[in-house]
Amino acid sequence: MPAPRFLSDKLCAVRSKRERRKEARPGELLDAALELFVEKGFAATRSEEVAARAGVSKGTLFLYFPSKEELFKAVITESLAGRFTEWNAEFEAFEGSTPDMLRYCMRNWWERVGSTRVSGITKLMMSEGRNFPELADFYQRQVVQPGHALLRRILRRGIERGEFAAVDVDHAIYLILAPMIFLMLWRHSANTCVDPGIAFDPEKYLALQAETLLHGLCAPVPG
Amino acid sequence: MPAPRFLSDKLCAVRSKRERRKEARPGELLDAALELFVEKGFAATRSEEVAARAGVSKGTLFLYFPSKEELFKAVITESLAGRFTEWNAEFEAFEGSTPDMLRYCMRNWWERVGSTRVSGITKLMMSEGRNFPELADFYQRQVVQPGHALLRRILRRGIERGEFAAVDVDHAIYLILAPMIFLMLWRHSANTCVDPGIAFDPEKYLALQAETLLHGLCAPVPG
DNA sequence: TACATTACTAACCCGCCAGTCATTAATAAT
DNA sequence: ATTATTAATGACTGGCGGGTTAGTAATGTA
Repeated sequence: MPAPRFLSDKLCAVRSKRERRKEARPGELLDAALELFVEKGFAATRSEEVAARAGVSKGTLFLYFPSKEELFKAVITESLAGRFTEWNAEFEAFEGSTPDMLRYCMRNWWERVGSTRVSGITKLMMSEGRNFPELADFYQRQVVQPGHALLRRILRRGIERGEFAAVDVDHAIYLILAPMIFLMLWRHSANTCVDPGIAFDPEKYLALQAETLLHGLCAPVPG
Repeated sequence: MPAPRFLSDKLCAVRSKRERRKEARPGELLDAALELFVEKGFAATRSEEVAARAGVSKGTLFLYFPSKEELFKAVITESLAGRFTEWNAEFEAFEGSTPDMLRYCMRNWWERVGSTRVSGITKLMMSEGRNFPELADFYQRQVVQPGHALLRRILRRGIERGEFAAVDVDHAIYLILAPMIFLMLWRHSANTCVDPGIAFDPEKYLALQAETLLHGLCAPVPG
């Protein structure tokens, strides 16, 4: 057997096996949980595996989180729900035109959520929400509603400032969401919606959709 | 105990408990399986429940299908894979313009697949494909590839006849697919992508997307 | 050094479910 | 009517995984 290698801090042999690190555990467990839930889904992820990836035993996991569902809620809060105050503040502070705001919003969504692991949570909720009604409710309240509210405010700002036509706001938010949802599926769904080995540029796709959308929003709507 | 009620043929007390109906079983099992898989997902559906809904015991299910995975493959074959010969023939027989063909294709997809239970299978594969690689492969070969091939032929027909600009065909099929995929999620994903209580007309949405798409396809592409 | 506290672990419990098999009874054959 | 065939059953098994807990060892205190 080769001598122990120091590949990373986490694997460093200097750390004893039963080290006590009360403060660091929750964060490490949440990281591991996010990674595994996104990779395999909620039901298919074993809590023991989450614990192992965080470098603790299963018992320790249930010491910090009372159940698998509560663990997942904590992941949602940390990676999505808890960030809306910041995003809302950005909305308030934005000074440019509303079309620019929408472009900024979509591009930033891609950078901070869409292209990261976090987008896997949304895909996961769409996949498994029906089997876990309590989680679905939580997600609906903590993520869907604030998200939709933010989009609604952007659209209303555009209409109030005369930049957008007076579209049905509640309906129009899905024109913004649809391409985002497609991108999340494309990233997290094996090859069941996109043939492997075909080039696909998500940022170009998103930019194209944004311009098409703005073209439609800025033009007056018939009827 | 009240006297037995004759609520439906299936529950009719005239049918003895262990009736032997070798020919009818596979079809009834496939129907029940489609319904439950779409409702709860592949992993979360218990084979005993499928059997019960088909009016037989679990043992009987495994008499006709060697495993849960094979049962699901049979569902895929019956409800999607086996229908491509018919759809391809329709493509060959179509006489009108290619824009009309694309409209026809999208409207028919909605009527025959999108708005039916069958669309749940696609959503299911996007959700759980990663956890069942063999199923994902099967679906990829039997459904995704033929489906993409059909779309590719439509686009090429349009380009050859001078109706569409010479777009990158392999890329453009996702412009057609994205709204379809969004609609399938909208139908089969609880309320995790759409706020409940907001009107949303799928056919109008699809028609709008089709016209937008055709507008883009027919116009020459810059660069 | 002795003792108290508590973060952590490993082994355990229990319910669930895919798949099996010996048995039973509906039908066909003679 | 008797026997043979086989569709159908339901009790059973074995493995898996969420959650528990008795015990261990790291740390703090004196």
